[in-house]
Amino acid sequence: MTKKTSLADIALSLGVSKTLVSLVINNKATEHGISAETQLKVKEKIKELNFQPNVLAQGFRTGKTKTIGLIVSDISNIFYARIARNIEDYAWHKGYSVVICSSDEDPNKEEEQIKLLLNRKVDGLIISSSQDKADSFNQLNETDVPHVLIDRCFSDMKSPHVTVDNYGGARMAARHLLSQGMKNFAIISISPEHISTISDRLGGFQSALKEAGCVIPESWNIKSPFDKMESVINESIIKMYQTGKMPEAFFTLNNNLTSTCLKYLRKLSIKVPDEVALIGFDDLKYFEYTQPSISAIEQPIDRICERAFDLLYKQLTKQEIPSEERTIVLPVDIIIRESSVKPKKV
Amino acid sequence: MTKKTSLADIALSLGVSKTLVSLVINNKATEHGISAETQLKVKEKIKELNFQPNVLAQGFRTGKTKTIGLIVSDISNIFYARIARNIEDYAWHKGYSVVICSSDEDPNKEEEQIKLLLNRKVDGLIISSSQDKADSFNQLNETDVPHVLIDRCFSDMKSPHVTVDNYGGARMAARHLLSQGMKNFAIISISPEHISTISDRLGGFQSALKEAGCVIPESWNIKSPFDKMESVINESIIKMYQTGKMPEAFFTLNNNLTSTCLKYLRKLSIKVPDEVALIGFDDLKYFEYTQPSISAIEQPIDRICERAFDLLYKQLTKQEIPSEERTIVLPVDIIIRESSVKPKKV
DNA sequence: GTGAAAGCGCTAACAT
DNA sequence: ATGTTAGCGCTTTCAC
Repeated sequence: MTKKTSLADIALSLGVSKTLVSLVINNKATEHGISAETQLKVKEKIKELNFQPNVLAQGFRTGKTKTIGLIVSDISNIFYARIARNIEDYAWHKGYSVVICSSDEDPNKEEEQIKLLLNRKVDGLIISSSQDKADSFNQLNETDVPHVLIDRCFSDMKSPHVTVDNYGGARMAARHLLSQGMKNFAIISISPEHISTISDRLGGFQSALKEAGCVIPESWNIKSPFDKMESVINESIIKMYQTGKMPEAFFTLNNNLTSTCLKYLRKLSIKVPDEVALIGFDDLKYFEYTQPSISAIEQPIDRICERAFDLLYKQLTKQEIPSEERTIVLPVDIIIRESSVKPKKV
Repeated sequence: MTKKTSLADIALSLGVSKTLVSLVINNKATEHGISAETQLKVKEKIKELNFQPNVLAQGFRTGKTKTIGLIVSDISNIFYARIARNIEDYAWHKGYSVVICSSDEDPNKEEEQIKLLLNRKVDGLIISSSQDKADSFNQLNETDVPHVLIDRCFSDMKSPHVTVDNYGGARMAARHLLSQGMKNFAIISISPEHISTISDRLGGFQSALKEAGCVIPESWNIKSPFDKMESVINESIIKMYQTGKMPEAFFTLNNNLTSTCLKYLRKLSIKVPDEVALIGFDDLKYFEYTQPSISAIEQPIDRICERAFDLLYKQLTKQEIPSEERTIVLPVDIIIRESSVKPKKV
C-alpha cells in the first residue's frame, strides 16, 4: 500500500490547518463558523485525494471505535444467528460494526470476552448472558459502559434489558396442553438453571400445571448440560420408554432441545403426537416442515433487536432513557401445529 | 472510569523506561537481553496495577488490531452462521476477534464493507463474495492485504481460497437421480448466475445429464433473485402443476431453496418423492426431520473454516503459503434420504 | 473565521 | 542491558 493520504496532506495541499480539515470531517465546521466556501474547498480536496480518515487514529484519540460487541452463547444456533443479523443491520445503518463472540454458556469465557471487547474499546455491548450473577453488569453500570442485555437477564438488574414473556409463553404452552385433557408432562431443559429464560419458562409451565392440580415427577424434569444434550435426551427417552411410563407430552425449553427431542422420539418410532405430544419454546421455520410439524412458542426476534439496539444507541449518544423503557418485556405467540394436538378419541 | 493506568505509569513507578516495559509486554524482552530480574519486576508491577495495554494505541501505532473481518451474504443463513461460529473459534484461539458483515448478495454493499473493514484496519479478511468480478480481490492482492475467499470464488483468482467440489457434488446428485431411471428435471437456483457455487452446481448437474442424454427445458431452469425466492418458487411450482407437466425431480442449489421448495410442494399437497423427487445442495440437520426427510449434498463446514483460517493466519504471520495450498477444493458427500428415492414401481 | 500546538499511549530506531 | 526520542494521525483547547 502506497502511503495513505492523511488529514495533514489535505491541510498542507490546501494551505489550511489540520484543525479546519478535522472540523469539516466531523461536521462541526458550521457550528464553528467556518465559511461555506472554505468548507467546500476542503470537501473537494477530500474527494480528489480520496481521503478517508484513519479510524484507528480517530478511535485512539476519542476513545470511540464505532464498534459494538455482541455476546451470545452460540452464534450457530439459528435463534442467535437471527439476532446477530438483525443487530448487524441496525448497527450498519448507524455506522457501527459488530464483533461477535460465542460464550458457549461459559460464564468465565463470557467474562473474558467482555474484558477483551472493552479492552478493544468497543463503544457498547449487547449480551445474552450466561452468567449466574449480575456482577459483571453492575460493574458495567458503575463504569458507565453502554450495554443492554437481551434474551436472558437477572432479577436484580440495573442494566437496560429486553426480554420476552418467557413465563407467560410457557403458561400458554401448558394451557394448550391441559385444555386437551393431558395431565402428565415431562420438561426438557438445559442446566445450569440460573439462566433466566430457562427458569422463567420452567416457572411459567409449572404454575399453570399447579393451577390444574398437576405435578411433574422429579424424574420427568430432565436437565441436560448444554454440551451433553444429545446423549442425555436420548437416554432419558429410552429409559422412559423401557419403563413403559411415558408422559403425555414433552415441553422443551429451546429450539435445540425441541429438535433433538423429536430426533430421538423418531428414532424409537414413538408416534408424535399420538403417543406423546411435543411443544417447544422458540420457533423455527423448519418446524413447519418436520414430521410432524412442531408447535412452538414464537419470539419476536426483530422487535427484540430493534428495541435492544435503540436502547444501546441512546446510551451511545448520551440520550436519556426513560426509566420505564429500561426494562422491556415483549409478548410471545403460540404457534400450534401437529405435534401438540392429540388425535380425538372416538 | 477513573483514569486507566498506562504503560508510562508502570515505567515511572519503577523508574525504568517505557521501552523496557513495552518490550516486556510484547515478549521481546529476552531477545533484547533484558535481565530476568528486571522482567520480573516489571511483570509484578503490571499485575499490581492491573495494567492492560491500550489496544487502540497499540493498533494505532502498529497498524494491527488483532481483528479479522468476515463477510458473507447473510449471517442468519444456517450455513453461514456455522461458518461464522467455526471461524470465530479458530480466531479466538489465536487471539483474534471477528467482525461480521452480511452483504445481502449485493456487490456494492460488499465493496463498501471491505472498505469499511480495511479502514478499521482489520488485519485480514475472510469473504464469501457476491461480486461478479475479481477486481476487489486483485486489489487486495496488490496491496498485500491478508485475505482468503471461501465458498465462492472466481476463475482468474490469485487470492488464496477454499471451496468445495460444487461441480462434483452436483454430478453426484444428478447421477443418483438418473440411476433411478428419472429423466426429467427442474433446477431451482438463485440469480445472479455469476456466483461460482451456483454456476458450478448448475454445470455439474447439467454435465451429468448430458452424458445421459437428458436436457432441461428452459422453463424448468428456474432462477430467482435472492430476495424473491418465496414468490418465484411458489409461482413456478403452481404454474408447472397447473400445466400438468411436472418434472420427476427438483435439484435445488442451496439450503434455502431446498426448504422453500419443499414448503410450496407441501402446500400444494404434491407428494414427495412419489410425484416429484427433491435433492438439494447443502445439508441441514433439519433435513433429517422433515416430511419427507430431504436428501442433500453435504459440505464439510468445519474443514472449510479450518483451512481458511489457516491460510489467513499464515498471511497474518508472514508465513509462506506453498502455491499448491493457495487453492483448496474440499470433497463433498451425498446424503440420501427419503425425498430423492422414488418408490419402487410394482 | 482560522491556526498553533499539545498530546492520546504506544512502539521502534537509535543511542549509550 | 537499558534509555532517549520521535512520531503514528487525529482532536481539541486556546489564541489570534
